[in-house]
Amino acid sequence: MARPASLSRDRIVAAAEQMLERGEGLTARSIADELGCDAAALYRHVVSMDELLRHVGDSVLAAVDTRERAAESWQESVVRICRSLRTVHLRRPRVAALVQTAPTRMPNELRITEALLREFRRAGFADQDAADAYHAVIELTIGSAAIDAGLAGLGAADRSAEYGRWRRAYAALDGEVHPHSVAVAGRLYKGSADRRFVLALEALVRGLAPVG
Amino acid sequence: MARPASLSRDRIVAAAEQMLERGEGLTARSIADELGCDAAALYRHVVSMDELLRHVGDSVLAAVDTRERAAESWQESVVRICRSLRTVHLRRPRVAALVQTAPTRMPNELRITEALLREFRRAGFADQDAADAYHAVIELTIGSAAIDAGLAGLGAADRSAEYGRWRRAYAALDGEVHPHSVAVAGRLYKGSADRRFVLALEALVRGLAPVG
DNA sequence: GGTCGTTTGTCAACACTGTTGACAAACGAG
DNA sequence: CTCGTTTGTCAACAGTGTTGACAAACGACC
Repeated sequence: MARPASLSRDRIVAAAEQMLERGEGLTARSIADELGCDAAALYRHVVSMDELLRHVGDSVLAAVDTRERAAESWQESVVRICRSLRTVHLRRPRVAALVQTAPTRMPNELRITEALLREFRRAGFADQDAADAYHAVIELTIGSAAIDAGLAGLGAADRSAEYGRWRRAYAALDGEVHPHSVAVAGRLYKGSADRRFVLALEALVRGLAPVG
Repeated sequence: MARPASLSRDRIVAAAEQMLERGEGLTARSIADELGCDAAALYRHVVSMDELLRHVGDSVLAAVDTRERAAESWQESVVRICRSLRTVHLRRPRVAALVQTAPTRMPNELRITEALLREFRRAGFADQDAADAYHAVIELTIGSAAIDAGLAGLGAADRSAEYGRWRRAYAALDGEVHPHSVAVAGRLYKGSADRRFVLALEALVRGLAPVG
């Protein structure tokens, strides 16, 4: 018994997600502009910007495929899921800060947690070991995403140019003070960030083997 | 041949560091208040807030001890250095976002990079493997710090209370949909964040062994 | 010693965040 | 048709970082 709403939380979240996909920054006013309304109108459907971003974040996580694959080993499954998780994380630099902080316990995040725990238990990890393994891979995944998010705005060319700049900076150090850095400089930040992440994750998974 | 400065970049950085130690937030105006001057005055000695925070960050990194220890294995050294790095990272939640993004290549950061590369090469890693191992442990360390930074403001009691809340939330899930999460719920976020980090880092280091 | 010129700090403002209270328009219920 | 609730708008507030105009302070120079 009132004026019908032209906005809704879902519409707001959908608009924000589209903007995220286009690489635009998410602010209360920019989202409102996108929707053709005032920024204050958002607060009729969302309690705060944080809550809105949490919903957007979880919405993005929908793209992570967690279905069981019989053909995969548990190691392969963990790597695949975390790799996918990292990729979608990079699409939301603004949202990442929130999801990093604490578990949102929203549907898609819960689904991913469930899938990772499933793989570890399938591998034969005891309960505490499975929980610790889960934390370990999540921390690495979040860390890799956080570091890479700094270059999120750049294209592939600019990105590798930036890596090259860093490499040269290390190579130009004083060899007396930083001999190892100079020696290895040419190998730092080599290849894609995804490649480095997969190498790290594979090493971690190797070290996590349930039999000890 | 001009008016002598009562401020300097070092004085500003030192003041900011003290505020960080006291757990206060770092903003241009709060730092200026601490120094008894106007916020705009800072910009006579610092090009931007980001640059200032980078200096503060590196200043905090001075606490990380990277001296070689003959009695330690390379694994122990890597764990010790990264653990220390993570600890100081947690003292600067505001600064962390910057240091995560890209290597600042400031003195203390370079010193830590050199020490980690030294350990990997001492262990017999080939150059590319040492570089990749370095990236791996850094990503995990940053990730753990980023996640933990969300609770940086809380004391030990509040922190474990928060962990308990999360555990109970997982335990209360629908067992049909999230059987593994429910089963392991009591083991999630168990113990200190430092304990979980050390477990993860040890597993990673185990998986990184140079002989493959 | 007085003037000049450079440097330094202050003041006020700008653009940009998230957020809220007052108000009016729009609509369903009676 | 009126009443009342809901919804969106407007203007504002308290915060960010940052900048341009100004005046005060001091060293250099004649």
